[in-house]
Amino acid sequence: MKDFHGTKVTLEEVAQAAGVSRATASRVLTSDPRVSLDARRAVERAASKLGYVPNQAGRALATGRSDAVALVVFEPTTLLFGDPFFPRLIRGLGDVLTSRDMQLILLAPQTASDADRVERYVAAGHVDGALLVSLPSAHPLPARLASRGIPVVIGGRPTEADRFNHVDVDNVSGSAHAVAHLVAGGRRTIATVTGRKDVPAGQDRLRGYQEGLKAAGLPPDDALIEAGDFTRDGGARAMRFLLVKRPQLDAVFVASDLMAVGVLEALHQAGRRVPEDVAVVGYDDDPMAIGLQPPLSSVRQPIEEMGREMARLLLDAVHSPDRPPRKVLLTTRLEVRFSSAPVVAKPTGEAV
Amino acid sequence: MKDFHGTKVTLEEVAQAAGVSRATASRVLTSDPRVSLDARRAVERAASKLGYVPNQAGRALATGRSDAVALVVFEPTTLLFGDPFFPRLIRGLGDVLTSRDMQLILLAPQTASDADRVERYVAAGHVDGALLVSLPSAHPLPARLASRGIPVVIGGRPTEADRFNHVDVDNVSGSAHAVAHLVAGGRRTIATVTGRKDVPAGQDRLRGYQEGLKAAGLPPDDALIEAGDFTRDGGARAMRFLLVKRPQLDAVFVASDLMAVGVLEALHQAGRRVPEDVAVVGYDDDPMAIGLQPPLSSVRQPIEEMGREMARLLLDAVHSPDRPPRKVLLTTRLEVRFSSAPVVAKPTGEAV
DNA sequence: CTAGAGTGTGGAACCGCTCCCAATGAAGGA
DNA sequence: TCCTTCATTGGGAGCGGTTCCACACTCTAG
Repeated sequence: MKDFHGTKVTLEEVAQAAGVSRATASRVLTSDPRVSLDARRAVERAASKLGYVPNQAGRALATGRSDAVALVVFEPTTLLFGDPFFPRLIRGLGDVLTSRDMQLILLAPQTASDADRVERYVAAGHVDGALLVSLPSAHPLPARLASRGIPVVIGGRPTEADRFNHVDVDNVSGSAHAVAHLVAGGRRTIATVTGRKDVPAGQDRLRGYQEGLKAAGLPPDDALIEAGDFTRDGGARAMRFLLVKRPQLDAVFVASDLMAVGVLEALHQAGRRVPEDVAVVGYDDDPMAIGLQPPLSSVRQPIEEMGREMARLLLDAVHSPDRPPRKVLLTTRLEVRFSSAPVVAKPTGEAV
Repeated sequence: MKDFHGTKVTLEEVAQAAGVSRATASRVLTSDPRVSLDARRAVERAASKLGYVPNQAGRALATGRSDAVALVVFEPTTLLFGDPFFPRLIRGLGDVLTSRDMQLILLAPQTASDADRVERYVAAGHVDGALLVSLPSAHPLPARLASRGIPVVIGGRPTEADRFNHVDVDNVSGSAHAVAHLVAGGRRTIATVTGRKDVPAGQDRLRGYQEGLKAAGLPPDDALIEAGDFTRDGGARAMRFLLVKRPQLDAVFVASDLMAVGVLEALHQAGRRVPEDVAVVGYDDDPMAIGLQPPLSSVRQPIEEMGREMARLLLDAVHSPDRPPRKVLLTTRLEVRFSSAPVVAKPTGEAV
């Protein structure tokens, strides 16, 4: 229908076509109220007829803003695309960002030089601020960005918790609750497959597990702790180790649902029934958790809410740069399903 | 160590610190050879001391380029992050793009208004060109972008194949080969779980299946065709339908590995042994195909290569906009594993 | 010794947009 | 009727780079 014949049309041309000055045309397009109805209509008509789209570079140069924020994910690409955490997070971010007409730009630095590139990218003004997730402990990036005056919000618990805006899920209490639930179901030898130890969420979930045991008066046992890496295969591998080290275990708390899939497979292969022999609780409440065999109990994190909160915090920081850093802590909820059903007293009377 | 005290440093300041003009400083930073060694060194020192990063908006405005390209994925976010296709594609794109210092920007329009937003985003000069994948048939976006003179490369087969640069995998012959392989293994009642019918890849794989049957002289049977949607659950559902409609089937060609996972589950639940009772061939050769029970035969697409080729085509188009559209067709390879092992003549002599 | 050909360099003109500021004219009040 | 006030407008100065162009200078060759 319309053909813009490949030429970039500028504000000047729109103004000319509408018979007004460039300044007035600009006002119309930035929704400045001080424009007469006539002028407004003329400009709008001209703009749509010419297929005008404001040039980003020009606008950014004049305003000093880019109307975009970066989501910087420190994960190998394969994990990024495997982990259901990210679509949920992005949905939450999107809720807030699109309502303010802001673009989300995804950056996934894989190497140290990539991380430098991210710093330059952000410092070059491509974006107005950065959202950082899966940040390894003590990574220099947040401080670097902050020293350049770039607003930053961290998802998860940063190393220096008070220096930066951050939104975290209460991983410790979420995990402790999961353990308490297993204890309440009659389990006594509770193992855990942890996440990566270099990620705060992994550390916190382990701590919650330990606190849960302690609260229940159960003895700690390092052989019941096996490190996973947030992958399905890693979960299966960890479970196999646990079964070798502590064959008598009767429950496992797994630090992510993806790993829990591997755990269930490993248990199945080892001939253990879930939940009769071993109860399993996962973490994340991935949609697939319901579809697993048996349906997986899981700690539900408010990830969409986390995204929304991160976006809000960042937009606030962009808007008023001198506000001191804020911290938001979100609570989890345990979704109880069949994989952690309580032990039943056996008919034969062989009590536990 | 270094603290840039939150102020943006400009080229002017670098030039001043180095005792040269802005022009000379700019030459150094754009690797223009016509600069004396002294000046070059002075500018480089000043730049690194001040932590200078060129402002993107200023540069883009002056050069008319942004040194970034968009990857536009027409998929629901959940699929985008579930499908292992994308990390591989992105790796391939990255190979070429990072070597030319170009940024990749991921856009995943979910709605029609998102698609309009993508058009504006690209037209605003955020990027120098666009890579389009999973494009629904007859989507107006490529033509819209082309009419604005924006270089475009399509991954997969576009509706009007000759108007646009595109890189495609030969889905038809790949699928036909898979069927030929099943026939060679002694299978005679070969069903298929298709992909989404509105995606060219889905259409082509179905066509390849049909051609494969025809080439083998097997009769077509619509009841052996069941639509999936490229998800695991969709695959399981489709398989269940097929088992009801044609219980005697002895092979299934599945248009993606993710669906094949569901297919294997459904077969297992129905008590069919793979490959003894039913042979299965998937598509994509997802890394997990090897780990499945049994290891899954699969048509391997050269996805990384597709990404590289797409990036090359786009960069060429950015560089020389008047070149006529080109087409690249990549070939597949069948990875034969245990899930499609041939039927063996039974010891009892009950020949086929 | 001088014209001609290179080198490096700085001044200044853009790139497209926003926004300050001054100017205009109409409306309202004294 | 004249002066303020207010709404609307256009001129023009940037924003931070790149690059054209002219200039100064050095170095050869005639």
